[in-house]
Amino acid sequence: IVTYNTMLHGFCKVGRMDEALSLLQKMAIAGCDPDVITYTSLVHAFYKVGDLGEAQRYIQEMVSKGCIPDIVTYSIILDGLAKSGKLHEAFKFFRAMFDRDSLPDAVTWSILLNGLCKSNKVDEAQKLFDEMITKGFVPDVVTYNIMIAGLCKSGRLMESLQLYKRMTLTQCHPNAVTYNTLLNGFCKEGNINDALNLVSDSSTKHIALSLDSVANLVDALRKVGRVMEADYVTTKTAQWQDNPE
RNA sequence: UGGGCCCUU
Repeated sequence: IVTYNTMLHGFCKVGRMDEALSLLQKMAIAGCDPDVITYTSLVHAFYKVGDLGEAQRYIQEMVSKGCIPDIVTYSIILDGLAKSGKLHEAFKFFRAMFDRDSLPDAVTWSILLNGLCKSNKVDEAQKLFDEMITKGFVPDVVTYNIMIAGLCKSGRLMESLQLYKRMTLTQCHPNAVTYNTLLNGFCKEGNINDALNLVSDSSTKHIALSLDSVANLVDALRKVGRVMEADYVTTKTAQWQDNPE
């Protein structure tokens, strides 16, 4: 079953759903019953290619065969709902999880927070984030990244910086996505000095920034005539790429 | 062996 699931996931990952489904047939012929992971992979892949109908179909097939969806399955369903504009439905589903067997985990919370942030509902996202903490769930780096991105997107740069600082005080360390998010947000708003501070933070922590984000910042610097700093950042980041330590 | 974040416009 592990071998089949690994292969199936391989097909799903590259969107070759026809081949994934024929593998599902082969499993049946071989007498190998699909399990929760098989179905969850399929559902995820169908959501990703935008085929909500097929996703729904395999959720039903899973349940009808007595295969119990778990927290991963639920999270994928929630993400599918949130990303297809059905936030309200996603929340109903989410709230129902508390009354059922499976509690959400950090990923589940993050999916909903992301849905709110992407719909420009950062205030609601902040409330949900507070609720998450009040209820004793622990945000991870992705949860923080989502909130930081939401705050940046609505131009609330100082609040995003505060959250960044808050996360550095916890056991949750910023990663490359954290810095890319902040850098892009700050450059977009023209706050180049804070962006530069973040670059030096990231180098202190030995975190390699994405080339896109660096190019973005260098562009912003050149546009306001700070050519020497632009060159300096270019040189420095090139060095970190070659010799990260 | 399966789930969430930046960039992928």
